[in-house]
Amino acid sequence: MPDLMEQVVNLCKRRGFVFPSSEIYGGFRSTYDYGPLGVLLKRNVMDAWWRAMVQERADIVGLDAAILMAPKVWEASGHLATFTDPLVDCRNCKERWREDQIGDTCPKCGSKDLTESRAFHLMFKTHVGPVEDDGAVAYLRPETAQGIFVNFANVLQTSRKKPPFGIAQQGKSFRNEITPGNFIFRTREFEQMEMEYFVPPDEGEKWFEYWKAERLRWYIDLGIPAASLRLREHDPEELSHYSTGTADVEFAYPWGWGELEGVANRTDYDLTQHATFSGERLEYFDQATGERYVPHVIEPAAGVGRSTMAFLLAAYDEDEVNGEKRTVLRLHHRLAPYKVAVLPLSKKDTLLPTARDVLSLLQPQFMCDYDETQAIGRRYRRQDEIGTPYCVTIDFESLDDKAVTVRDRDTLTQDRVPIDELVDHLRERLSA
RNA sequence: GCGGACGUGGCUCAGUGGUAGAGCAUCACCUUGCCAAGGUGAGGGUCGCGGGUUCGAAUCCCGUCGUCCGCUCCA
Repeated sequence: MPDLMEQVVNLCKRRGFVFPSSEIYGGFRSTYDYGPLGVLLKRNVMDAWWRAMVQERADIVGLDAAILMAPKVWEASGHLATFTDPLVDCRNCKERWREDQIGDTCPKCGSKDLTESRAFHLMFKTHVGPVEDDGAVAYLRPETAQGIFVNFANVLQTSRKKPPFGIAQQGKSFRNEITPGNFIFRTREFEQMEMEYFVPPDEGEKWFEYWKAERLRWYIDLGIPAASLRLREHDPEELSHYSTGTADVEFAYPWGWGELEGVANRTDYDLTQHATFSGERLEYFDQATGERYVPHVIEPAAGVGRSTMAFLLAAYDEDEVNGEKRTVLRLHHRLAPYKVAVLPLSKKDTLLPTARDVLSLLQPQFMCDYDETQAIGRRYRRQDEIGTPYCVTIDFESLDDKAVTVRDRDTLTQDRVPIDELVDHLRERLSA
């Protein structure tokens, strides 16, 4: 197969999955827009995550916090310090310091073997209100997680959950990445799916192991081959400022292994910081044992764009049917933008009313496409290319036998199905 | 951020100083009627953007934006 990345990027543009942003103005670096098919795919990815995280579990609840937050949040979280200052790393003890505070000597070990100072401005800064003074500075959140931590007490009280329990959230985050690139893999505006799982302090390791396995399995369940996935533990020196242990779920992208999501042991760092900075008590009181504690946190944090791209790359396939090349997106049924395409065999007037009736029958149940142009084989190809699992064809016999042909994207089999059994038939096959 | 390459219709590309082409794609009609690329016709580009040189620029020069590759960096 020629360059897979090129093929997929090309397909994204050609069929309306992903467009470069602001394209008529020459584009804007690191930003992409999701087209008619892309928005369906992306939502399906997010819905599948929400389903696994929230719907199918009793121990996790959802949240949708604001992107703009009190600036104090970022002081407490440590992002302001580590994301915006001139930093130097000590090559000897691996500690990171603000250059303007320490001069040329590492306070911890006394070494002068420091890296060059680098200015980090990874948070987007903006101003709230019409006057641009320091008092009105705000930041676009660089992760959705802090919205969860600051709502810990609210959710604990209103949901009546007790550890171990989790809060899940999806939404946009913003980072002034030094080097964005690889299509939608690393962008400055990106969508996250994060869940903070609050556990008793002595159960951190146990749940860390649990979530690593759980998250890896999620990608496999949605059709990514296990051989294209791996878990990679971070080395101590590459850990984030909040983490004592992190493992990445990585995917074999065409350019090499790349992170899909990180599972991090954030310990009690965030809740403790917010408790200190806000003066609020962010603890859990266990009635059974009479113990009061600050829960530890295990965080699986996934990127929507990069996982959407991984699903596309893993699904892309080319094969031959009767000597002709066929491009197929073998997307998991749950992820496919359209579940069903309704195709009258002929555009001859007699078939169209029935075809539209069938479409109306299916639309409330499934995301459907409809196409009455050109040869039927050509229309199958078009649906294959965007991953539609089933094509429903209305032919001249349909008028007599009140049945249609259901064509399967992967097996290429065709089944005759009575129209009044069609919804159940498709529902069953799509959930299989 | 540094070095290199590139930027012509939706896609792939040709055109290298004289006022834009092809194939595929799209749309209409015909044909076909269960696995695409038969027929006829149509729409679509001030050649990324801005400036300069020139009688004249897609073609030369400068700037800028964007893309790709390498280095660096990075959830």
